[in-house]
Amino acid sequence: MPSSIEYIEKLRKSNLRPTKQRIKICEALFNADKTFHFTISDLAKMIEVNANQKISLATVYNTIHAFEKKGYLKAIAINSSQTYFDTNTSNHHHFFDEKEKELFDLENDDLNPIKIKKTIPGKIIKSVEVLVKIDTDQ
Amino acid sequence: MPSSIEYIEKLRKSNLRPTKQRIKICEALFNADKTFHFTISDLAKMIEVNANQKISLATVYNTIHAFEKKGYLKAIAINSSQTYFDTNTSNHHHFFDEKEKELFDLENDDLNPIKIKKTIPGKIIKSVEVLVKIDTDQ
DNA sequence: ACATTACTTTAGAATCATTATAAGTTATTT
DNA sequence: AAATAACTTATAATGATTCTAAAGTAATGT
Repeated sequence: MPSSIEYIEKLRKSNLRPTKQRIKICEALFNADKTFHFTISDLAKMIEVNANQKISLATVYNTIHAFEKKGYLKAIAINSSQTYFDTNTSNHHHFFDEKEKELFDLENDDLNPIKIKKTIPGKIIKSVEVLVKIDTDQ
Repeated sequence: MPSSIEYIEKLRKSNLRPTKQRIKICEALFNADKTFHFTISDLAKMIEVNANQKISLATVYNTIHAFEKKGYLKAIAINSSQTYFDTNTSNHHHFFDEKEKELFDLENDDLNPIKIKKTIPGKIIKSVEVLVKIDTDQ
């Protein structure tokens, strides 16, 4: 579990000033022993419960977007009213349970490698995301 | 190009009353010679321009959701402020140009078949969607 | 054909996630 | 220790979507 000093360094290296709020958000995101999925409101609640300090929603949004831009988080493409983020930035895919609104990782071993044969002139591929929607078996 | 009589039959078979509005929406969606992608506001504008009649936004939403439920349309999972729909309901995937907010079909021949090896107890796979995000080459 | 019922449409209000604003605060630079 | 630039904040604004409830229309039974 990284210490707050490491987060301060990480933020400085990224040209993000190490504020109390950003350090708290780093702790909430990166101290967990497993990576996880979250929405902005999930995260805001987590922080409000675990820390004394309340962080403004606007700051949570700003910070999460800054972290996403730096590649410390990934947004997951789902048709949902809220945006989901993932602290697992490795190349992997997802199951989404639409009933429970829950996400599960699909490791790269869990499906065959995807090869895109089609190209679009003047365009390069930035990412390939697979979303497997699941439902209760009956 | 199907006639409005065929749409009336199709709607009746689906337990949807064939109203003027629904028939107009069918025409807008299914008379095109190629399948296409659209947002609700795209579609509302299309109809307002091509037909004399203006259809209330609420009706467009209701109808599109009804058609999606019946399987006549597919929603596409993208992280975007608007939901995208596709009149191509066959099994296929998408390119998404985030700069232009444009979608392109990726036919099944354009990538190797996807095999999901992992299972989740008590759950079955409803759909597998691949989204390839692209950007301008430089 | 007419009445009854059930379903649809509609405009406008409500909701909710997200983004913008602009005033006050804090970190960094000089 | 100023001065500057970046950051946080509460609140307002935005915009897609959903809700509401009244008026309209299609289907059904007589």
